[in-house]
Amino acid sequence: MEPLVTGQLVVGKPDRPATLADVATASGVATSTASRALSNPTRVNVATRERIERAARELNYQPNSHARALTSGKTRTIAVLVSDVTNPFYFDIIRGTQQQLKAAGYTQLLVDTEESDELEDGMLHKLRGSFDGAILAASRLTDRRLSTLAAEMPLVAINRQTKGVASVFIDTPGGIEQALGHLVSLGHRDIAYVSGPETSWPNEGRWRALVRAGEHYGVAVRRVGPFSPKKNAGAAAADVVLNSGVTACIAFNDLLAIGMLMRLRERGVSVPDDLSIVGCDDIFGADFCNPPLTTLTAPIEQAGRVAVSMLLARLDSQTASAARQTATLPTHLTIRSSTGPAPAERPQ
Amino acid sequence: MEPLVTGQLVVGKPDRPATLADVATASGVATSTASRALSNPTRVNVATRERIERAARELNYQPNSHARALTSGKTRTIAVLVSDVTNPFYFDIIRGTQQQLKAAGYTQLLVDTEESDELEDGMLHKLRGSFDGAILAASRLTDRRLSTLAAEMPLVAINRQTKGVASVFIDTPGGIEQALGHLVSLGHRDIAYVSGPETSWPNEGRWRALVRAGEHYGVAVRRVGPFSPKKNAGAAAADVVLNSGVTACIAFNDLLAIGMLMRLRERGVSVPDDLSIVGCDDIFGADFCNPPLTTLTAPIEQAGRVAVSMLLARLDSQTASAARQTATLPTHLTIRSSTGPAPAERPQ
DNA sequence: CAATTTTTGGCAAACGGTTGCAGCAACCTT
DNA sequence: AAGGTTGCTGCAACCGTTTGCCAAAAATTG
Repeated sequence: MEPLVTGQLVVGKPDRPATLADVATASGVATSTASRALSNPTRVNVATRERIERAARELNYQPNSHARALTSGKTRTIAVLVSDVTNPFYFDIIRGTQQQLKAAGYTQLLVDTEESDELEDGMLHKLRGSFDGAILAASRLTDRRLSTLAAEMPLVAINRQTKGVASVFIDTPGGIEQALGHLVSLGHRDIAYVSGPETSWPNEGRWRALVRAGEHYGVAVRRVGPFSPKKNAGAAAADVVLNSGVTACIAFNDLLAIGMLMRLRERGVSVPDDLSIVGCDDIFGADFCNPPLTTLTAPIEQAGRVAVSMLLARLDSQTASAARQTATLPTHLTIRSSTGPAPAERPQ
Repeated sequence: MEPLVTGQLVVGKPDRPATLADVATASGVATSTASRALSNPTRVNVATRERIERAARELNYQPNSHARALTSGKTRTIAVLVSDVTNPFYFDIIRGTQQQLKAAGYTQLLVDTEESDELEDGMLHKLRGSFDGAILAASRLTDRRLSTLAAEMPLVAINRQTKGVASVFIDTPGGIEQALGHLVSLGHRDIAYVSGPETSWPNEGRWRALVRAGEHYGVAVRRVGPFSPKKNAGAAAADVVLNSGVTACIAFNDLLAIGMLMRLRERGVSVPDDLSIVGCDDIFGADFCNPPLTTLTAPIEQAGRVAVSMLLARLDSQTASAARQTATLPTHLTIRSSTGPAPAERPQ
């Protein structure tokens, strides 16, 4: 009895947060019982459990996640690595992961790898133990390194297909043919691909898909770049594309495309009258830029959600075996105003 | 000697990550010495220290952050709470915090409070112990609650001034006068404030500043709304503003302003010929929307960085006393193309 | 009603570090 | 050369949980 009363006597602010031991003494049981009552409810008598739960509530008990992690090895935290927090594309990913993680009662550790494979690798190791698994949005790691890491810890990669590592793939390449078809139907015959960074996995995929589609439609495609996937790299890209004499281009991503739009406006080039532009991703802003961008809409946020689901599924031993290794998310072409009929043959 | 050799004999993959004990035996010292060598270098002989450091390196030792947190109470993690991960404004905050935290070797815990004070409060408590301090970007808490919390844990609030809680304040109200002056100089005499959510602290500040500025310039200001600070609330806002007969408006934030822009274009209303619009914040997209938005540019990213610096300063007992309680960041008006001369008096 | 099984709850040992205290050299004093 | 410092290292307790193992109590069985 006495301990229970003690617990209630401490009416002054309990400055130090209540521990499991406090809950235990307050309800007159051992800490082991209290622990079980709260986390493994079936292992303890319903009456005692209720008593303990009440005490916990009254003391405003919050389990110490570090102590818990130390013994159980589970942190209920997921690391999300993005290569550049600056890029709106990742915001959508983060939104998706955040949503899904919160719903599952997990916590999100956000890490910016600054497009550096070393930093990515380093962080993953330094933080190992701080998270149960990681989501790699746009990994810069080599296939080899990625496989090794995937063997060491639960990973899900986004937009990166490597043997042995779970991934969710946004099928932009699959949409490229549709995009090219759109341009061809508008009369374009000479089309450029505005390349993103060469270390970017999706960049290569998009280019290859475009080459294939070009063969299919029998039109010429060429590649310019590489450019950094940022808005301000769009100026250089615009100039190069303009100089190349093509009538239309597909940009690695919307950021680049929007940058081009701004530069072209500055130079007095009309989009789409003089040049048609197709972006990729459909990020925030693609709908209200000037002109609104025709783009390959990607379910970015959904990709984040799916990645979390896959990761969580494989963390749970119950569902681990059934967990999917790969998910492919389709894209679709969203036609807005940055594409139009090819300009009439210009007189020599 | 034997332990040392043992350490080297384990050539096969050390599946289990090396612990401090491993490092200690490998270098023939007690764990306490190893601990000191790695974290409190001066407390141990330089020769032993080097031996230990080498062993740690060879074993690829990574301190377990949870074990460390358990005794030291320090987690080297900062929680960043935003009210809506969906809002580009917070992206910039997150960028700033991320940068600064990484530079200081801290880890960022990202939490979305979904504009709910309860969730905010709840998360802060649930995660207490998982972080050393928190940054509240746009807290929805009452002053009372916020003060209480600030007494319980190190906090820095962004855009929220409450007695007893450290804060970094983006002085948008201070820029409002400049914005109004700009509109007045263009001939506008009847101006609306497009209100954001009433629970938003900055929203009230902006409105009050506008009222004051209105008196100063002797022009009529009125308030419409409240509207949700989202792009798609802009349609409703645009209609209301249009209906109110004003010639110019200042919107709570750029998101709302951009939404209005889209709606007005749809309705065939010309900006700025028929209506001038000023936004607040200068978020991603404000420069390339159509027309580009005149807005009160806020150093959002910097706000994130400063908030981190302030928080870190007060975590360090060395600098805690000298740490600033408040920082004010100035804003400035960026004139683009959404503002222009007031339309000539329309014939009745 | 004794013997056996099932519940229920406690003891104590982890988990991987940090840190106060104490021991022990080796160095200075005088 | 004895006593006093100082510098370095080890011992062991502790942080707050979880969990394997065991014992007491209760329920079941023959």
